[in-house]
Amino acid sequence: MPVASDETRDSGPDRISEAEYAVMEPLWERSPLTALEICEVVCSRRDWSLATVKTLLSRLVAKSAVATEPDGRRFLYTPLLEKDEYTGSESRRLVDRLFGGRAAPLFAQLAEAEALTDDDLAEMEALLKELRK
Amino acid sequence: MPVASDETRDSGPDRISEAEYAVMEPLWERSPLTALEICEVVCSRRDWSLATVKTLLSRLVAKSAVATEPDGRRFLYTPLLEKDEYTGSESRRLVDRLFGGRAAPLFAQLAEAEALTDDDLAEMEALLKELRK
DNA sequence: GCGTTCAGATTACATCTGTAGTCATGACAA
DNA sequence: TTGTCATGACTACAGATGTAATCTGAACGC
Repeated sequence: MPVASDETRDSGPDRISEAEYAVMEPLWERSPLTALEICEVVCSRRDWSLATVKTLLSRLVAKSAVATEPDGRRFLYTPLLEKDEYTGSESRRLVDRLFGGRAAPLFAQLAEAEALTDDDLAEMEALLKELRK
Repeated sequence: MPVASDETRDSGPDRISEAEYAVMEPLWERSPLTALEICEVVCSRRDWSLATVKTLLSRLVAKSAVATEPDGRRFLYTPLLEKDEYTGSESRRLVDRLFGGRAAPLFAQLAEAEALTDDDLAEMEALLKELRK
């Protein structure tokens, strides 16, 4: 049960994959959770078996994205990677990769795709006002 | 020298990977281009060999993301997938996956990460005004 | 005609991902 | 004490991806 985090090379935090992200979600909602509890949330959604969740959890532990704490003969899992950290870095990656680091074109893109709701517009307007101050 | 594009099944547009994207970029700048011309742009940047570019090109052809046109004994490559199509769908994927489809939290996120330049703010403000009309 | 060359086609191969199955071990019931 | 069961650890395996090297055939120089 030692996990003694990683080794070898720590060049840049490991990215977490889409399947792994699905496992993080319930943990961000509430933690700690057992593997079974996580499965209860995601297994139906994604039609996964418990084994799959366990594999993903151990990969996440290997990547130091979640921590384990023994609880009797099982583990309780807690996220180490914060949700904001993740969404933030993924968002920045996208903006950098696709829009040369500029957020405005992304916004234009979403607008064109009609992916902006009225609520979005209102919120963003408020946010802009705030930032402009 | 036939490549006779496609194949078998066209269920849902294949995603293009990050390396493949790097090959699309020069094509979106200017097209058609030969494999060598593309390599001249990307090989130094990413420290790739020409062979790598060729592999990526054939995968892109297989995915119907680029078209080929014979030019003597070589090919000229032209993008079939438009840049906007790509950036648009990737942006929407991100927003859906990470922010439940809402764009506002994405911008809040970027703002918090100080990933918004003054220019971005100005442009977005203008765009908002436009959309609000 | 014949070898050299350059292009695409084919093959290679290690990792990463998605998705599990099996193994081993400790806790618990009888 | 022994068989059962729940759990994490280990193993599996196909497909995608990154990154090439090699094969093959046509074009070009002589």
